Amino acid sequence: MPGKINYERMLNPAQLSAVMANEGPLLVIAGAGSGKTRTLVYRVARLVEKGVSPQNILLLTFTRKAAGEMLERASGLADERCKNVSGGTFHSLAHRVLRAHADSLGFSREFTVLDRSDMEELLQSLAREMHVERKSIRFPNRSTLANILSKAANLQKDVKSLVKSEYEHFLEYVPQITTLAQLYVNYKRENQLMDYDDLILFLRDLLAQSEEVRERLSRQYRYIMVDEYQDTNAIQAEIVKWLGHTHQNVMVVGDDSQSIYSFRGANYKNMFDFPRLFPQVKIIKLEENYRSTQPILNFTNALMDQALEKYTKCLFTRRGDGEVPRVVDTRTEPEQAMFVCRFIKDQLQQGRSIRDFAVLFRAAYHSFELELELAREGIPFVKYGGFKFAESAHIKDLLAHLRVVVNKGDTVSWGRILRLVKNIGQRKSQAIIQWLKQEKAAPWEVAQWPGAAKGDDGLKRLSGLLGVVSTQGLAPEKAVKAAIDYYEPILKNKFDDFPRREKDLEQLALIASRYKKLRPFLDDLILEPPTSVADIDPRFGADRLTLSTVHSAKGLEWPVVFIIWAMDGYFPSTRANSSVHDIEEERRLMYVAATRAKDQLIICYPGEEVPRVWHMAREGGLCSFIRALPQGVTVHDSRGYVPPRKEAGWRVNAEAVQHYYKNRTPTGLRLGDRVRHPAFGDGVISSIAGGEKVEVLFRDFGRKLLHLGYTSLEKV
DNA sequence: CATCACGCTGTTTTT
DNA sequence: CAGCGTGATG
Repeated sequence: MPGKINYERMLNPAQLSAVMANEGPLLVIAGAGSGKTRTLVYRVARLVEKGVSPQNILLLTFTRKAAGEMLERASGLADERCKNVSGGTFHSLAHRVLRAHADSLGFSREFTVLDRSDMEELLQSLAREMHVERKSIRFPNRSTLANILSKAANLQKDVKSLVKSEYEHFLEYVPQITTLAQLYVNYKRENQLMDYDDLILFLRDLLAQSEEVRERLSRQYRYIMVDEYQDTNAIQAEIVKWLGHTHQNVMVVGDDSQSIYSFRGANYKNMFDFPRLFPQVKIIKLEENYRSTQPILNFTNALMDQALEKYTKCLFTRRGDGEVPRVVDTRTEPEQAMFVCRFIKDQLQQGRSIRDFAVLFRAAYHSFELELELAREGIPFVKYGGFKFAESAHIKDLLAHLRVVVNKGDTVSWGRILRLVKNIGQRKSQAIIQWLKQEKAAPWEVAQWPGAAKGDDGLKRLSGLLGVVSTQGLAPEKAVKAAIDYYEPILKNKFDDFPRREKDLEQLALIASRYKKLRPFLDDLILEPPTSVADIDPRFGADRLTLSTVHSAKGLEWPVVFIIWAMDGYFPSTRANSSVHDIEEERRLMYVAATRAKDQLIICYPGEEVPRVWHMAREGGLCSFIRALPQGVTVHDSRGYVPPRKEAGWRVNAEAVQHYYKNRTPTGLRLGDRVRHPAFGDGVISSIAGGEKVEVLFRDFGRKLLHLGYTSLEKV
């Protein structure tokens, strides 16, 4: 039985006042590593200790993982009941509320949640129906369309003004995009679909218009805490306002210099608007850093000194001396990968644990080269961020079969599974969907579609599966397994790397086994997707190096942090479509990354690397703030860690791309060359495209398109 | 009509 | 690396 907590001993005065001030609004401005989580944890513990029922506490965080960890810690301090605190993301809260109240917005409670790729797919098919005429440039592709509509929704702007301010090069398509946006909204309403943005928007609308819902939530959540408040947008702020409007017991915690979500409408200025929403607010600043050594803080302080918008915080620590951060120009990307590997191996030999390290980067693909090198060197790693398990094509394919059973109006999933049936493409799938709707047919009756060709049993097989899945009481695990049986032959036909994908399907069955019902399983995969294999299979967590995007590394810390800063960063305004020539945000990104380090910080960048596609980046923003070296770092080259370079041109760079453009690769491979690949074995080069892609006909694996991976091809 | 091969293009980050 | 459009093929 945990004893009474000694708050005075465990917290500094600022933290203590945040923990003890339990009635009324509270804004905590907390620098990196200043014990923000600690403060939240102690506050939860204290509320529970004081007798507040855990169900009356709401903890909004950015990821479910963060919420879970906090509640776990709070339970350790006070008691087990802390685990019953409601925690989660804005989206999961919205989802929970809307499942209960969507009808008062004219929606069915059985609505389906669209994830990002569903949204894009829908937009694309609507755009196709519009037959947009091609003008001087191409119509934006589906992911750009989704970006535009999503950001317009989050900023509550109309399409026109958003495109004007951030996508100027698409100005000529404004009428078409506006029409598309309207079609999209209508379609979602007709088919009971909501995307991520709708969840937030509708929750806001619901709170704004329904006194009853407002009262109910306000009564249920008597104490509200919001983490990472600098990453919320205006709509989310409004939600917070409504949730707290009767009792005012709202505590928000954030750090303006860690705001890195402007792409979804977040603005750190929201933090300073908080006092306007809650005039009686008490403001507390946490400036003492408990994480990093002073040399690391000297660097991060100097970094933020360059910022145009000056902030008031300045972090200090009592962790006096330590190693000065290093900045290393590794010249090229492969050398960078070698440098990181050798450096880590070196330190492992000196007795450090592999778990002490993390490598951080801006975009998921920036670590590809490193991943190859790690694999060659036999260093195990887990990667967070970027590519999502639940969004890979084979997982989406499989889940779509279950989704149509849960919501037979989910036309996006219908289209997906129908097109997987042999001899059914765009045209027929749409016809079948029409027919299903008209006849009000049950999912498994799809085989009765009159247009089916005789002797073609594809639809029959599909309807067989849907019948099985629809069986009352079928557990998610069994449903997934039935779907795997059905889908396996399709998988083998569709993908040439099916062994890997087959394993993913097994993982999916493993996840499914944790659920009793189909719908929560499917909803969770969209709203709380596993972020890496480590989440699915606990064996993966231990004794591995962490690779992570900066965004996914928020709130975490490691003794040794590498930052690999690619040269294709934000470029200056010379380019019309540069929607984010926001060096300021890139600087904050670097700040977030650097403040993850406890003892040692190593920043590397491939100084000679010319960006492959965006040739202008080099002179631009990119490493301008690395180049204008802030005080308090030492500059190295990678000597001692990287073997002498191979001959010039062994690796793609801009000149090489131009020079070798069509007929051979920069590694000197030509059409018809016999090659050996470490994983796929022997093969022959069957085509070379764009100077960057190589197609190989492998003896054992058939045709494969290799991109980055082709540098590991060996001529034989 | 569906499917395949080919060449071209491209900011990214998450719920 | 993946998606898209295109033109040829089944």
